[in-house]
Amino acid sequence: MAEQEPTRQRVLDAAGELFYSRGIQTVGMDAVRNASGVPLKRLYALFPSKDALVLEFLRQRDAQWLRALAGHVDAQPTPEERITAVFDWLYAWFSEPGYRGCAFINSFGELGAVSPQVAEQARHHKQAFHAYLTDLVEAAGRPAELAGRLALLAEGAIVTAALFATPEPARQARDAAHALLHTP
Amino acid sequence: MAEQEPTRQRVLDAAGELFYSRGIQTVGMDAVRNASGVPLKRLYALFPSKDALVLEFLRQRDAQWLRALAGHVDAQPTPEERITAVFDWLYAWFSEPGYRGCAFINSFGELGAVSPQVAEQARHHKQAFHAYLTDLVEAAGRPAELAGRLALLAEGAIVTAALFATPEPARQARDAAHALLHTP
DNA sequence: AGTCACCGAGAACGTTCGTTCTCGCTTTGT
DNA sequence: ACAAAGCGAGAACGAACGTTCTCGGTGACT
Repeated sequence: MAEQEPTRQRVLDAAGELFYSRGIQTVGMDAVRNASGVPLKRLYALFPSKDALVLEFLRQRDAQWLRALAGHVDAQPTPEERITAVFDWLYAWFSEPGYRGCAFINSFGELGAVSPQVAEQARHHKQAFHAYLTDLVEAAGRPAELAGRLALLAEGAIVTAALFATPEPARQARDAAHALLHTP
Repeated sequence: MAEQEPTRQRVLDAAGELFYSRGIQTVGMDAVRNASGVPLKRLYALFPSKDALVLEFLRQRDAQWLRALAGHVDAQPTPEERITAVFDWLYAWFSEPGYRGCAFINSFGELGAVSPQVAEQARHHKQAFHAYLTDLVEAAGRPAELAGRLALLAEGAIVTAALFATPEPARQARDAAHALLHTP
C-alpha cells in the first residue's frame, strides 16, 4: 500500500516522457506499459482511462515546470536580475537533450480543439506563468504591461527553440527583454 | 481534365479547414470525403496517401499565409509602418472566427517528432517568415537582430491568442515592437 | 441501340488502439 | 499444507482508421 504511490509516479514519469517526446496520440497505452513496466491491469487501476492519465501528466508538469523556473529565478538577489534569470533558465531548458517545446502548447495544438480539459490545462499553465511574471515585474517596480510583453517573448522563444532545435532564441529573448527593461 | 484541378483544390480546402480546426490525427479520410464531397477513390487518385495530403496542405498554407501577410504589409507607405502593420495583420488574423493558432506550430507539436517532413515544413514556414521580417527590418535601416526579436513577439502572440481565444496579444506585441523600434 | 470504359457510393480489409478478460502462478492466512 | 485471493502477462474485443475493392449505374463512342 505504501508501494502504490511509487508505481503511480513511475507510470506518470514514463508516460510523461513518451507524451512529451512523441506527442500524445502517437503513444499507445502499450507503450506506457512497456516503458513503465506496469501491467495494463494496474495502469487502469491507477488511472481510469488514457484521458485521465494525460490530464494528470499535464497537472504534474505544470507544477514541476513552474517550480523549476522559480527555483532558479528566486535565487537571484535583485528584481532586475530575477527577470533576466527567467530567460537564462529558458536557455538551460532549451539546451536539455530531447527538448521539444512546451508540453502545453503541443497538447493544445494536438487536442485543444477536441478536449476542453486539455485546453483548460494549457490555459491554466500559461496563466500561472503570466502571473509569475507579473509578480516579478511588480517587484521590480516596472509598469504592469511589461509582464505581457515578457511573456510573449518567452512563448515565442519556447516555440522557436523547439522548431529549430537550438537554445539561441532564449538569448534573443533575453536581449529583447533587456531592451524593454532599460527603455520605458 | 480541366475539371480536375478544381476538385483537387476543393479537397485541399476542405481537408485544410478540418486539419486546422480539429488537428490532423483527429480528422479521418472519411471526414475529408464528407466535407469535400469527393469520393474516396478520387481522393486517393489525387493524393497517394493521407500523409501526402497533409504535406500538400502545409505547402499551400505556407504560401497563402505569407501572401496574405505581405499583401497587407506591403501596402503601407513607410518601412516603419510596414513593420507595425505586421502586428495589425496579426490582430485581424487572430480575430477571424475559428482562429486556432499557427497550423505549423500545431502540426509540429502533433507530428513533428514522428514525421520529419512535417517538421521540415514547419521550419521552412518559420524561416520564410523570419526572412520576410529581416527584409522589413533591413529596409527600415534597423539593426538585423531586431528581426529575430520581432519574430519572437509574433510567435508568442500567435500562440497566446490561440490559447486564450483573444486577439489582444497582437496589440501587446505591437506595443512591444514599437518600444523596441523606438529605443535602440 | 449496344458495348464498354469509367465513376460514385459505400462495403470490405487489415491494422492499430483503448479497454477488458483469462489464465496460471504467487502469496497470504489459518 | 491448503484454500482463497491477488496479480502479471498477454490474449481478446470492439471501435476507428487508412486504404482498397465491388457493384451498379451512367455516359461516350460506333
